Amino acid sequence: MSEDLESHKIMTMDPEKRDRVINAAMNEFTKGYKSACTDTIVREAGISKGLLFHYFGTKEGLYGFILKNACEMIYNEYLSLIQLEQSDVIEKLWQMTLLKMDLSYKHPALLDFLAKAYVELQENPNEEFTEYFMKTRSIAIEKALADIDTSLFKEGIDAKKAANIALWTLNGYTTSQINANMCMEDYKKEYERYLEELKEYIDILRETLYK
Amino acid sequence: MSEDLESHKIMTMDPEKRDRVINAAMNEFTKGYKSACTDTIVREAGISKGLLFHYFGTKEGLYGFILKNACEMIYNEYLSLIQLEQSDVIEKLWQMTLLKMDLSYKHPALLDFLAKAYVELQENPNEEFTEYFMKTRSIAIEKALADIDTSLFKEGIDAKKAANIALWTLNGYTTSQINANMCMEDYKKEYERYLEELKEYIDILRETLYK
Amino acid sequence: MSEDLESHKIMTMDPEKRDRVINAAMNEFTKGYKSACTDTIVREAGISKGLLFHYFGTKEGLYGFILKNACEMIYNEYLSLIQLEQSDVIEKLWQMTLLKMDLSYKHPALLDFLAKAYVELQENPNEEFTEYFMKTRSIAIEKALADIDTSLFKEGIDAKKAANIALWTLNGYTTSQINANMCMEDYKKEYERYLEELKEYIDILRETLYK
Amino acid sequence: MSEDLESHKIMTMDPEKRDRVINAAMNEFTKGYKSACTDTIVREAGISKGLLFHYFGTKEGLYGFILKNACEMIYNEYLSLIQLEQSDVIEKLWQMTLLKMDLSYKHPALLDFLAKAYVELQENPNEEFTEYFMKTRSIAIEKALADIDTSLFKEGIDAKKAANIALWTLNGYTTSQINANMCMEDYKKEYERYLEELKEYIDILRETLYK
DNA sequence: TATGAATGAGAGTTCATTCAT
DNA sequence: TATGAATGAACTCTCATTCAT
Repeated sequence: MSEDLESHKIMTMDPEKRDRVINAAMNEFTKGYKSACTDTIVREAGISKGLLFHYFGTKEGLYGFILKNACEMIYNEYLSLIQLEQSDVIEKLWQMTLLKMDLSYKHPALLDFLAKAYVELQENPNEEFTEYFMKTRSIAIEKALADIDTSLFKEGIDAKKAANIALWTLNGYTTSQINANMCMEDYKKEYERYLEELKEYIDILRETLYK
Repeated sequence: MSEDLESHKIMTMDPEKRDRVINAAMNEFTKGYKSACTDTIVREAGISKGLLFHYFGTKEGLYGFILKNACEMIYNEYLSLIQLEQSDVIEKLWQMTLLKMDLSYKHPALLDFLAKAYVELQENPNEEFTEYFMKTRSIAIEKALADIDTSLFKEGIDAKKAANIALWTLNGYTTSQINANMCMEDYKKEYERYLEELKEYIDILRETLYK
Repeated sequence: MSEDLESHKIMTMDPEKRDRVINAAMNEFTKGYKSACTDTIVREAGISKGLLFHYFGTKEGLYGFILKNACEMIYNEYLSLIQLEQSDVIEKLWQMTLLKMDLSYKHPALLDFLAKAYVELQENPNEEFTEYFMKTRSIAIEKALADIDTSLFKEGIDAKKAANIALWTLNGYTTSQINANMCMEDYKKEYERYLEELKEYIDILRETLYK
Repeated sequence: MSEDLESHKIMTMDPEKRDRVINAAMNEFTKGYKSACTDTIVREAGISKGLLFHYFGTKEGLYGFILKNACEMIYNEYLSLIQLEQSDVIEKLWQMTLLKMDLSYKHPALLDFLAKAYVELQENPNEEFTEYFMKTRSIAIEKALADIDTSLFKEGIDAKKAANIALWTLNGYTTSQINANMCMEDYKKEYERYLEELKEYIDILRETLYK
C-alpha cells in the first residue's frame, strides 16, 4: 500500500520541512481542491513556490500525494489498530470511536480533509485517487463488520442491519457534536461529557440490540 | 419567509427560462462556490453572460439567491408537509424519509447543494446567508423530534436518545445508498428494493426501541 | 453652421423630450466620453435604451450631436452677442465675462462639457468633431481681439500682448473661483462679491495697460 | 512625504523596468482613469498582466501609486527648486516658468497627467489621493506668492492682485502655446522663440505693474 | 416610434506553473 | 536543491448595441 509514497521525490526532502509542507497542504485542501491556494501552502510551510512545484509537479500532484498520505496515516494510526478478533461488534465500534477521537486530536485536519476529499472525488472523479481512497475507506467498514458474533443479537434481528444501526448511531452522534462545537478549545473541555454521553448511547444500543 | 425572493429582479424573467437558470446554477454550485463557473451556468441555462449578471449582479448574489430559493423549496416541498401531530416518532421519521426521497427525485441536486452549502457556510461565514440557511435547517430536526410520544419507548430508555438513534439510522442508510448508486438511472431502478430495505430497518427500530 | 443639426433625426422628436435627452447626455458626458454611461443618460432622460440608439446610432454619434449642439448653443447664446464694434478691448472682455457668467447660470454643464471635450479631442482626435469644435472656439478669441483700439494702450506696449494679458487675467480669475467654490449654491451667494472683485481686476488692468 | 512610496512593493522591481511601468502608466492615465486600459500599460511597459497586478493589486492601486509618484516628482524636480528668498515676484514667476518648461521637457506626460488627475479628483473624490494631491498643489501657489516685496509695485495697486495677474498671464501664455503645438518635436524647435516671447510678456508685466 | 431583455466583446483580476539564477 | 519574479489562461463583471415585440 505504500510503495507509491515511499518512492516519491519528496521523500528526499528534509523530514521536518516535509512535515510542514504536508500539514500546510492538508489544512489548505480541507477548503476543497479549487479553493485551496498554493500561495497559502508555501507561506504556511515556509518554502518557496518553486520548491513545491519541483517536488510535486502540479497542484493535482500535490493533492494526490496528500490524499494518499492521509490514507496512509489513517491506516497506520487507525485501521491497523482495530482489533479484528473482537467479535462483540458494539464493543468494537466503541473502541473504533475512541481511536478516531484520538486520531482527531493528533491530526485535527485529517478527518475533515478526507471527508471533503470523499465528496469531491464523487463530483470530480479521478480514477487513480478514487481507487486509492476507496480502498482505505471500505476497509474501515469491513473491519468493523468482519467476524462479528451474531449470537449476541436478539433473536429475529438481522445481525448485519443491527450492526449498521450501531455504526450509524455512533457516527451520527459524533457528527452532531462536531457541528455543534466547531472550536478545538471547546472540544477539549467537553471531551469528558462527550465520552459519557457516547457511552450512554452504547448502553442503549447494547440493551436494545443485544440479548 | 418569502418576500425577499418574490421581489427579486429575476421574478420578472420568463418562468421557463428562470427555472433553467436556477437549475443550472444549483447544479454548478453543488461543486462548491469557488469551483462553480459562471460560464458553465450560462451555457447550461442557455442564456448570455450579460443576462446572468443583469439579474444577479455578482456571482455571490446569484449564490445567495440560489441558497434562499433552495431553502424555500425545502420548506415548501418537505418541511411544511411533515405531520406535526404524528406522535409516533418512528412513523414520523419514516414519512419524512419518504418525503425526502420524493424531494430527491424531483430535485436531484437540491439536497446535495444544501449539504455543500452547509459545509461552506461554516468555513466561510456570511451572516445573511447563514441566518437564512440555519432557520430552515433547524426546523427539520425540531419538527422531527417535537411532541413525540415518549410512552411508546421501552421503560428505562431515554426517549430523546432513542429518537436520535432512529434518526441517525435512517440518515445513515440513505447516505450509504446514495454513495453506492451515484447514477440517477440506477436510483430509479433500485427504488423498490431501497424502500423495502429501509422498511426492514424501521421494523428493527420499532421492535428494539418500542415496547 | 447648423444644417447638420437641423437635419438630424432627433429633430423629429418631441421637443420637450429632446431637451431632456440633450441635458441628460451633456451632464453625463461632462464626466468624459468613456466614463459616461448610456444607462444613466436614458434613466435621466426618461426614455428607453432602444430609443436613444434609434436616434443616435452609437454612443459616438450621440457624443457628436451633443458636441455640435453645445457649439451651437455657445454660438447663439454667447458668441453672437459679443459686440464686435466695441473697440475698448478691456470693456469688451468685461462684457464677455458677464455674458459667460450668464451662460454658466443658464446652462450649468455647458462650459464644463466643452472644456472636457476640448481636452479629450486633443487626446483622441476625431477629425469631424475637432474641426467643428475648433471653429467655434477660435471664433471667441478672434472676436475678442478683433478691431481693437490700440491707441488706448500705453506707448511702447504691444497691444496684442496687452490684450492677451487682460484675457488671461479674466480667465485666470474665473477659473480660480470655480475651483474654490465647486457648489452651485455657493456660487449664487457669492455672485456679488465675485463681480466686485472681478471689477477690481478690470480696474487694475485699465490703470496699468491703458494710458 | 515619501515613506509611502519608498516602501511600496514595486521598489523591489528592477529600476529600469519600473521606470517603463511608471511611464507607460502615467501616459495611459493621462487619458483619464476610466479610459486608461491596463492592457495598453502592460504592452507599453513590456511586462505581463500578472506582474502588474502582482505589484499594484488593482487598477486603482496603480493609479494611486502613479499619482503619489507624480506628486513626488513635481516636488523634487520643481517645487523644491523654487527660490523662496526671491522677493521680486515677477522674477520668481519667470524662474518658475523656466523650471516648469524643464520639467515638461524631461517628463512630457507629468503635467498633463496631474492636470487630468486634478479634474478627476474633483469629480470622483478619493480622500487619500486628494489629500496627497492637494498638499502638493497648494504648495506651488503658496511658494509663488510667499514673502513677496510689495514695495516693487506701483502705488495704489493691490500687490496680491498684481501678482495674480502676472501668474495668470504666464500660465495663460504657456497653456496657449501647448495648445497650439501639440507635438513634442515642434515644441523643441520652437523653444527659443517661445522663451523670447515669454520674456516680452515678462517685460510688459514689469513695466506696467512695477514702479 | 418605443421598449427593455438579451447579447458578447472587452476589461480587470487571480493563480497554477515556469524558469533564470 | 532552492528561490520568487514573471507568465498567461481562465474567470468575473461591464456596457454599448441589437432586436423581437
